[in-house]
Amino acid sequence: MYNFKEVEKKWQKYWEENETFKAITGDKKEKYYVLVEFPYPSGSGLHVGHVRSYTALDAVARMKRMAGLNVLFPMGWDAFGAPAEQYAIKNHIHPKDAVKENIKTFKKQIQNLGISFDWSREFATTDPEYYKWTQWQFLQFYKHGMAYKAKKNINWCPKCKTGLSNEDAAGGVCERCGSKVIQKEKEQWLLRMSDYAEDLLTGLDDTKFADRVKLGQINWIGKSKGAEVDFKVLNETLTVYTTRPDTLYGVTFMVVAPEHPIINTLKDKITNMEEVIKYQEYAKTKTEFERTELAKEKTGVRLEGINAINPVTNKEIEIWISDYVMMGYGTGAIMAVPAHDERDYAFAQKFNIDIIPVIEGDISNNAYTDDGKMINSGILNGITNKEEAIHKMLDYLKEKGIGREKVNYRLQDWIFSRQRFWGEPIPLIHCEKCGWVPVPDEELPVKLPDVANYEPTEDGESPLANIEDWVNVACPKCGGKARRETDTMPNWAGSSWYFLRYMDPNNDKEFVSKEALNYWGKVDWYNGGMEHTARHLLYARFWNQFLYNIGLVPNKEPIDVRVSHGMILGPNGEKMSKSKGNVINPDDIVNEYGADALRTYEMFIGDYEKDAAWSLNGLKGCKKFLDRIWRLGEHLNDKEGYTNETLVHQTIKKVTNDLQVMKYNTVVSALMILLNDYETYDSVSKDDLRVLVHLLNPIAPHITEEINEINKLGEVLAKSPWPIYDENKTINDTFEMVVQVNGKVRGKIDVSSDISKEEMEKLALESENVKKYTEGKEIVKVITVPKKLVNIVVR
RNA sequence: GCGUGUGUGGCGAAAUUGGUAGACGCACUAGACUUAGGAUCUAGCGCCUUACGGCAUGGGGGUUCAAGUCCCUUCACACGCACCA
Repeated sequence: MYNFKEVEKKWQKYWEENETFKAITGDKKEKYYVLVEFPYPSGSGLHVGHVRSYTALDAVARMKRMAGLNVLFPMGWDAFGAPAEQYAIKNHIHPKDAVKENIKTFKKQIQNLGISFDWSREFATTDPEYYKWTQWQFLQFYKHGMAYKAKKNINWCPKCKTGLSNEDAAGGVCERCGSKVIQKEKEQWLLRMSDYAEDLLTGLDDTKFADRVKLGQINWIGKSKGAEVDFKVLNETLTVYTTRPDTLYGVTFMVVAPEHPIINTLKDKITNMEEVIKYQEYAKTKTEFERTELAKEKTGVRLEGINAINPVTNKEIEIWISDYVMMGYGTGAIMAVPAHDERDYAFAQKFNIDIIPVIEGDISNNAYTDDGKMINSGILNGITNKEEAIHKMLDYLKEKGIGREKVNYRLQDWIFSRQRFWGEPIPLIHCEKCGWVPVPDEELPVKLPDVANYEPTEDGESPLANIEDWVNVACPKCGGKARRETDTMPNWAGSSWYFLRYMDPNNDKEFVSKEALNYWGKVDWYNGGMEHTARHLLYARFWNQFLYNIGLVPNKEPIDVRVSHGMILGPNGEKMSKSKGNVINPDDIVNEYGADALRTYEMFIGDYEKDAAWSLNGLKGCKKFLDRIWRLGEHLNDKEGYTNETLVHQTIKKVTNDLQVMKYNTVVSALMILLNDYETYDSVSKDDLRVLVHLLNPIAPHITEEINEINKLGEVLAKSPWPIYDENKTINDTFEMVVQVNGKVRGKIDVSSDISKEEMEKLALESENVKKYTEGKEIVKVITVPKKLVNIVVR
């Protein structure tokens, strides 16, 4: 028996020393760029879920290389972010040291799996040589007017005095100390991503993303077509956004967001300002959680002393403020149609406001939202078609100059500031005279200082704000007194362009050379988790589209195919977590069963895109399969050619095709079928064994290389060509013809593959068992499917 | 609530255009070899039935010579978004 530990070490060393998987920029071979999301090197080490996607894409990369392509398959580290910072605060070390340790562990673990990454291109987003270019690109955004500062609400823990992500504020409670989270307004940098909403939508047509991925993007962008309608409020105009201008006659009140500027504009006319301000305060202390989860009960305050005019009925209607209207979407104001909108209905019910139906239907339970005949609607009365009613109303509004068609997107500008230490410093300097001034290119990167304290300040500024000799600088423009921006970039920044940097990772003159960009082009195949298909992918596409628009990259869309893998769940079918105690450590498996067994099992576990529960018995089965292949080398004969040529060609075909459509589980099963066949002979030829180890090599690279070597089958597999099948040789000489009577199987007959239709029918009708069912019956018709079956229909 | 996806043996799962449902693996059962075996090999293994045969792809209905696959309807679960006007 073989020693898998020695074998795996041996080949990992061989690959490293020979730079077997090094991608050459500019090589004459056709390029192929395979990318798997780089991990966040957390302290808990590699997860068996990583093993699944890395192995899957490794199999593709190895196969494509053998098929003669120049494959770029890189790996790096997404290492900025809160967990590393928290860890550093707790243990009083610098986050960069914590990150260094974790990367070392991760890298060792990945190398122990034999993944064919080109390690010469490795980098971390936290390397100053890398984040120099992240900062440089941020400045491109800034210089093109795509970055701006604005006040935004953030989740705020009053006790920890720190901003929290939505995840850390889940349930409306600070994850660290458990106190209630409130909303706090802070100046933040934003990128104008909403300008790109339409391009991000239409750009999807130039990609081959999986449908579910495209849908995730489309939903996140959230395009809706509707209209803006102007309402008069005294001398002011209050504009609303609506998708249903056809219901304008049913508008009985308006609602504006608590932060809506009209409140301030008309504060002298509003007679109950005290109450209004109280409500504004109340809305501010409400957390995201309360605004959504506990949203059943409507709250609000009427703006007393002012009314709006319904522009089609000319009737005076009330204006309310309520937090069910959000400032961030549309115009921050709505026209309320309580008869045909559930939220408006609930609000009108609670505050006793008129409800006027304009579409025929029963509104007695909540609100009637289906289609129907227009009533109480002046010019629209009698129309039964929604589209027609909307068009007619729009024409009317346009003619009067009080409304217009309007497209809205849910996608908002990207809040790009974090009040954190462990992120790329935003490379801007605020000068008392000159305002915001970019750090000159030659002074990049703006490095993070080496200090020992990472606690945020009392008022929630980044820990960097406390470091006086870092913050205080001379203005690059006038030389006067100035201060650095102390906010850092979000974790998403570094991961928005890392796939470009892999093309040219050591370039200190440019973020990537033109030559490398033109040679490697798009990522051909990008794999990642389902949780990243909305935001990360959108940020990366936005970033790249911007670079394209300013002429820095050759493709508007950076990624051709995007797929996402299912999770590996614990043996109990639940998500793996320390608290549940169902975590499987890949190191333990590699030590006890070997990397090849782990890889083969994770490919065999089931549909790649679906979640799958871990099973130790399943793993053992795969280990057994590998052991059997090893033993096959002890039963070699001197013959040439394939013992079962048809099956070999069928298997080459299946493995080649299935590997490229991510059907890894059937790749493994096809190879098991081939092995089962081999084992029915006393011995097999070298050709037989050679083709099997070639086909299995992408999934189990170590053992196959070793078998190849010790049985002297040929050159190193990684450098030898992928097997080619002959379609003609995949066809069996005979097939099992199924004979059915009225659709039920009544017999099976082995026949030659070139049998004629007539002969098939004749054989079927003569078969003894069939006669039992056809005797005394009238044969209505006979259906013959070549190479498959004959179905006799009797009455 | 909206969107998407998934329901097939004891378990993980297979199944071109509708054409033998359950490939392959696990578990299990019996046997062989063995001092022993969590090793290996042989055979069996959807459910009901002694058998002939019948019934089976979440439930109900339909189209068809033929449905896991197509159509209608209904239920359950998972994930994503969520007061988006």
